[in-house]
Amino acid sequence: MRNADLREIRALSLFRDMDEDHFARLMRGAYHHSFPPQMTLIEEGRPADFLHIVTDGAVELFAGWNGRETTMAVVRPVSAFILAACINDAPYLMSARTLVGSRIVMIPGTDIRDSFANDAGFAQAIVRELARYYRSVVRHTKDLKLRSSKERLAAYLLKHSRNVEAPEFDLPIEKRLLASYLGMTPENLSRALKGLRDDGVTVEGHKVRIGDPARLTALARPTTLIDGPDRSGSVEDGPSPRIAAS
Amino acid sequence: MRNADLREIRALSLFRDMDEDHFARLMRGAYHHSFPPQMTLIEEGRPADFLHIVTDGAVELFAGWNGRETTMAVVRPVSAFILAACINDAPYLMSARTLVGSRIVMIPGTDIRDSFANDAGFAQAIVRELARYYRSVVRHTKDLKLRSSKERLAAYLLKHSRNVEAPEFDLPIEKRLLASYLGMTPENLSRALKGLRDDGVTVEGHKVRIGDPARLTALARPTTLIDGPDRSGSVEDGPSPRIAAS
DNA sequence: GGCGGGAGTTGATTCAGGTCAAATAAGCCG
DNA sequence: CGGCTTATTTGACCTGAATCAACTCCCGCC
Repeated sequence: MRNADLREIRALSLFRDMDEDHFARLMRGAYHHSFPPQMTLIEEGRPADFLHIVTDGAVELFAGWNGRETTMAVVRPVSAFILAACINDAPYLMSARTLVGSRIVMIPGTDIRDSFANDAGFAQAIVRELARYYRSVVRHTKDLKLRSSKERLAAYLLKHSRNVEAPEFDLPIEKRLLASYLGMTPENLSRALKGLRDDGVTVEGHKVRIGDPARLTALARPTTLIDGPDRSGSVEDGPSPRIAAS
Repeated sequence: MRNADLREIRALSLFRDMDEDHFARLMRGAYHHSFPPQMTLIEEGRPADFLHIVTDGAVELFAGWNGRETTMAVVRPVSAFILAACINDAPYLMSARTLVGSRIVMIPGTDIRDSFANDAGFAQAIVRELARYYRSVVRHTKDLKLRSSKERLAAYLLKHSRNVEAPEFDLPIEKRLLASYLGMTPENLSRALKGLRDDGVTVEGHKVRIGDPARLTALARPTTLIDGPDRSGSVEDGPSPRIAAS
């Protein structure tokens, strides 16, 4: 594994407080692979053999049932995913596929479980990480249960705008993916975007401009109890953690 | 605190592996109170001062936004709730209220955080607990995003039937609560229940009989990746953990 | 530059599920 | 037991969102 990669991974909150030896051992057992776009990395229901970390690219977490499919999250570098299944040595609840060409670190679950049993710093980091994930899913669920699709969309746009710190931005993901994440059909997303014109939102291709933030805010009524600030697990938002971590 | 209570709490997976001294110290700082029905214990948005454990009764976790409200889970004895907020020293994402008269142990968050920093066994138990919570919310979200309300209801009935190990049972919670948990209105739940008559389900008051499990299964298509087997965080199901833990 | 294919849009229509209002049914308490 | 309050059901109606189908656009590729 490249040293730069190692440094990046080491800088992750998950590994930052880990004992140096343990970290080195963990990395020795790890693989670092490149994958083409649209490559399935994980199938839900399979045993959780590896903890995965995206170091480059983007990964979609999704779930299916009875022929239907829904996007649960998009994971950007540098972050880990499916930690919970791995810790519990339980089957994955979500599938994962690359959205674009991506590099992924894979650490054997047994190694993770060993380290977490022997390294208090690591155990604590995992706790904090899991707590963040948990809260992030709770927020997503609240979003789904409490807001209409138009409100969810408005809240999403505001959040992204806040994260990139600009009233005008490119949508970071395909619209059909965003639709799936927000729990609606692509058709409905298209209409919802048009519906937001009355609230000062202009859309051209993937360019979005929030012309009247106050107005959109009145519609979305954002709150940290649903919309953040933690970012993990949510669909795509702003300055890569890489920047924060380096 | 009564010794019987202490023993019950100690038997929780969260505290089982904890150092004896640490546990004793934790319990010394804890309060054990009785609360009347419909008493709000926690308001979302407030700082997470205490870890709560229900030792008797039942507690609803719910969330609100913009005048709407939704049930996220019902917690039965003996289990802890809002662990994640507590660990992160972050605001509660959910409110909590007693459904019936309940006894609640409250442990100061600072004590929890101390113990978790100093007791490896405790830290590991927390990890496992959080991972379970996380997976449980992910399942709930998948349920919401992938199934129709009728399918969710069917799956819920099957799951509960499996948990109580009987084709006939009493609904463990009020229907309006169940409706809210399942993400529908009480009116719609009522109609959905009637709609399941075609699938062999008979309802009288809170008595439910699954006449044709095969048929209901064909509709609900239950899967462990959505419906269990872990129970934590879900709405009400079957033999109290107290039995398992004693 | 022309072609092929997927993404996105649009329109027409359907349907699940929500809303509103009123009628019952169940509890609960004095 | 009777009276009240709150849950549940029912009916009528409405609406948000899904579906189906056609069409356009964009983009990569030959």
